[in-house]
Amino acid sequence: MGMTADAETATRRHTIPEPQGAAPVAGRNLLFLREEELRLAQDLLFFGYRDFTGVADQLLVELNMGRAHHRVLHFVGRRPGITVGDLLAILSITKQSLGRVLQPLVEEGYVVQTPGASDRRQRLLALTEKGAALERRVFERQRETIMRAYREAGPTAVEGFRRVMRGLMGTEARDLLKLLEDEPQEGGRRR
Amino acid sequence: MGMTADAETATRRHTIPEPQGAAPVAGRNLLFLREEELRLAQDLLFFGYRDFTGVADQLLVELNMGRAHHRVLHFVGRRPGITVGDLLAILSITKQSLGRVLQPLVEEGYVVQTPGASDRRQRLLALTEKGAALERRVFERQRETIMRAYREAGPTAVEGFRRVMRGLMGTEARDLLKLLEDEPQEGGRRR
DNA sequence: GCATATGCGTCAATAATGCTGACCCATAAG
DNA sequence: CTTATGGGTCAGCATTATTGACGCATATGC
Repeated sequence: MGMTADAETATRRHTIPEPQGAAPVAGRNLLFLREEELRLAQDLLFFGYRDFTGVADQLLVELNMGRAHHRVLHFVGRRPGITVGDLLAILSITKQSLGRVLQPLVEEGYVVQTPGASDRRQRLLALTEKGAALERRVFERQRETIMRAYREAGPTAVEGFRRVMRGLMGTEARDLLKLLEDEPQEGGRRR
Repeated sequence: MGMTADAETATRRHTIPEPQGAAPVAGRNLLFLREEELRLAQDLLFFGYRDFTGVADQLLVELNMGRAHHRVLHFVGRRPGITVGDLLAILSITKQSLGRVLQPLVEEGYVVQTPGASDRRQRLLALTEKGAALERRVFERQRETIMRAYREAGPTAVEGFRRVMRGLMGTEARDLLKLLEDEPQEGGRRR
């Protein structure tokens, strides 16, 4: 479909080295950029993400919660003291959508809100012990999935996985990710 | 939370080799299996998948379609002649959920159904030219995202990415993925 | 100190995607 | 001829997301 005969041929064999015209890129060849390889990436992301989230979802429905609740627990646990606004930026959803899951989590004692010290309009979010325990239960499930995948693939593959996943993100997400990685616990960073 | 002081310390430094008790696993160390690394994987998958699908969603809403429509177009395009049952297995949704997106796609001429040759109860699915054109438009968007990520990361990283993503899948998904990879085009394989 | 901006909460209405349970039709297979 | 299977469809419901509009408390600039 709109491909030349040559491109069609290249799509079939995996072993033929085929340097892409003029491209002064480091390393071997660029076969991994062919259409078939890119479509495979779509499949991998679909099945991988589906099964990765699936194991957690199973447990969550038993607790009458959805994936959205877990995301809140995860990111609040990751950055205790996070503001509502920052959480919204991370989740990329609207205030209303967040409210619907956050409110029950607060009411049922999984999350606490405390007024910001410097800006008392803010509601800094943190997990209660109950919330942390729940988050951990869900995490244990995904942990096994990830550990199996990481262990089977090996350290080099894991590093590659990280690089590619980072590359799939927009610049915004990369910055947010940095915030999550830095400053392990103490909450309160400002843009 | 529930970690020993030693574990806490290990969570901080990246460079301390820490052989995991008795584990005769090949290769360096197992640092990449620490809790912090696994939580990072959660973040990577969340942001990566979000942005990967996001670029396509943008275009899809303009066409009054959702992600579910795209998934159907993608997998039907990947395996022309696929049966409804096989598609259901791939998507892991119910017949009713599929019907809601498949029906409009057929009515609006994106997908055609033809009775199976050997079993006339089956409705073999395939894209029309219109459907293939649409699928391609959406693909072009994701293609750029993936290509950028792959190119920046390099061939070794890409291979690692694939290994890890495969590892995240359950055995069922891995088998389905094999079906998609083998037999490039000719539809009609049986279990 | 007052006007305005910001952080957060909330109401109402709507859409997309998924689910279960129950049936139906056409065709395959014993 | 009976039963199983592939597929379609109806009704009802849950979750997660959206937009638009408003209200309240607190910061901030002049």
